[in-house]
Amino acid sequence: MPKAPTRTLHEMLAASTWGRVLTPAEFDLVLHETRERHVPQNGCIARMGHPVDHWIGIIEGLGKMSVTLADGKTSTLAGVCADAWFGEGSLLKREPRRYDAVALRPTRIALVPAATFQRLRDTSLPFNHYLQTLMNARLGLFIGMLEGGRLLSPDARVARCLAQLFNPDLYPDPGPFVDLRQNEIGLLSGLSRQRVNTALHELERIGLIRVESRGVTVTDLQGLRAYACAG
DNA sequence: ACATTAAATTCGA
DNA sequence: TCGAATTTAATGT
Repeated sequence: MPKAPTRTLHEMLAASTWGRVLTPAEFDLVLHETRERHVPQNGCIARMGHPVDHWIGIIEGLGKMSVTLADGKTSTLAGVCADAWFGEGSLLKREPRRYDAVALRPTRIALVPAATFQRLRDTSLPFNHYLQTLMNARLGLFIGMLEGGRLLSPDARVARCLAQLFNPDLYPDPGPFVDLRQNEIGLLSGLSRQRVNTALHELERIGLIRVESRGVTVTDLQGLRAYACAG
């Protein structure tokens, strides 16, 4: 049963922002040291409290970062879609992982060993520049979340969730089409699927996006960002 | 929660 | 390998 051509680990690394800045020798070494793993839907990509021994990238699929409180309630911190990398914070601090990462659909992940990550930091200046950019972008993301906080309207939270996906430092060269189901947007923004549906149509009505089957196309990114802040 | 529609899968030729 | 039939998933209300 031959199925659609799936993206190889090699292709994913070669297209990544940081893979492109390595020398060929560095790249080959990293490629051989990096493992690939498949995670089923709702499977665990990484668990809070466990030792961090990889830097993780999404080859294809979708994940989310979330925290679970003692009483069992969870809060989603951020979505992680294809081409996104995460875990560098805990890796740098050599501390247990501070959040869960869960696959929202069947997902393939790339695992860069901590030792490889460390060697890149020790030997590659371009890699360090990339890391600074990445971490700065993440900081900006979380500051933005604090600004908006829980005060935003559901419509604005959906707008923010979509706009976040267009940060070129976190997600390299995205097209305007967002490959997320309405229920997945709900999982990322903490809203019901029904409410997301309503919000998407409101955003479409004011001309920021087009609602399509299996996703949305962003037609006015600036407007979407503005809406996400104004609420 | 339910009805409608679109997509994916199965199966027979 | 094709397409009709069936099942599954996404959407809109």
